[in-house]
Amino acid sequence: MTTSETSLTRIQKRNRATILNAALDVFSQNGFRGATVDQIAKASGLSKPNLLYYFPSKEAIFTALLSQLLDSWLAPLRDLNPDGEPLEEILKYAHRKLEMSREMPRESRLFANELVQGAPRMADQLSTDLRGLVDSTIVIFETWMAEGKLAPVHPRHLLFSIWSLTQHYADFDVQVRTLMEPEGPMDGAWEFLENLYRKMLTPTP
Amino acid sequence: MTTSETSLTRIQKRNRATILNAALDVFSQNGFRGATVDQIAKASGLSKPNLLYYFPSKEAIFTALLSQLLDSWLAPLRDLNPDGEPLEEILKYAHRKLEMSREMPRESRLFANELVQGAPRMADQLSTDLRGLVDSTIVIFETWMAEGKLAPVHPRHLLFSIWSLTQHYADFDVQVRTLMEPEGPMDGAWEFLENLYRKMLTPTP
DNA sequence: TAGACATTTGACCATCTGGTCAAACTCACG
DNA sequence: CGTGAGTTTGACCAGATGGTCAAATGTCTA
Repeated sequence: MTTSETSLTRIQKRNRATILNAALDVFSQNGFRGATVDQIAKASGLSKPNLLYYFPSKEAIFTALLSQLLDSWLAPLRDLNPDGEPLEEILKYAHRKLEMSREMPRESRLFANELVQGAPRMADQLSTDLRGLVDSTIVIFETWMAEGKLAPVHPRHLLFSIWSLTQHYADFDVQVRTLMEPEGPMDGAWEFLENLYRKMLTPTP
Repeated sequence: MTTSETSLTRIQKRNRATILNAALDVFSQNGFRGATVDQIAKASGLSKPNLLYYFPSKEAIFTALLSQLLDSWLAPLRDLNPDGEPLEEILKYAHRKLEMSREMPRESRLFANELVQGAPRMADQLSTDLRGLVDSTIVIFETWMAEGKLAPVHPRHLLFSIWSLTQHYADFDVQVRTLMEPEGPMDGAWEFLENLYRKMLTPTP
């Protein structure tokens, strides 16, 4: 976050929030380059100069969004409990990620857009914040496997698999929707994933 | 394809191919909106007006690319053999998709870009070509499961899982690369996937 | 090799887009 | 209610971008 939440007027708080919400709509649907300041202004009900009174540039809006959202995006991973029952912890994590695809598809697509294009505005956060969090998660996975509480698999690919299998439903929503009809796009998705991870990760004594 | 391959001069063939290849570079890295005609022109070594002599518009280049590539992109799915050994057929398919992520990452990202943004230029092909192909694949899966040769799982989600688990390595390459270092991004990926699908799909008698 | 046709290009245009600025308006508060 | 700070806006600008066009150049074949 760039500006400290305190020392903002009532109107500033309201408008900054409105703008970021509108920007999430627009950026997640069009990517950074595809979005225009006018679109964001219209979506937030402000004039363009007014919008630029709250954020110095389009890029500033975008990076403010990214860093604001990355935290909440990674929260479920931080909540992984090293002392919990391994398989259940992983299932809980996967389940939460799947729910996030259902309830925060804009956030998912925002990151997807950015990553597909090589993360030109996020490379830093990837190699510091994310990398650190992932590394400590991997340690947990490896401990669980070493203790025989989880079938041994490549821990990093395990993490990738959870991300890809869950975010797929948000990022490729059009495709999923088209191919699932007349079923709802996520009908049966959780049953599928739970079964998958139980079979893959239940240790064989 | 819009223009029939025949009745094109030598130069037309060469230049159209050059342009499409350059366009694949540029579009897959920047998305439709993020790519400029100048970039594509420079990347193909042609002047902008010359480029527009071969394709009437930026959009025409893009859609030509899409329809040209969709076929080869879906080829592995068409090659699924209903009379083969079910689990091996699926593993073969997943393996081929994973190889495509390694060797055709530009194509993968081109489609990813388009899909994340709601497939505004591909919705038709999704609901006709793709939907048809997928529906017939589902029938094969269901037959295999009914015959007890494959553990019963939701067949559409099974297909999604193969797509997401394999294309993830191309689409989110930056992230995967960052998090796999110092290992190569796809080291161990196939072992992981093979184990996953064997455990999930081997029927339990 | 001349003429017909294909290819290439420099100059140009209209529109879009991110961003600026001075002036006008609103609001909180002494 | 007056004043200074905070907020909003219409008008504007420079550069980028998709696309056009007439003229120049190259290629092929009768």
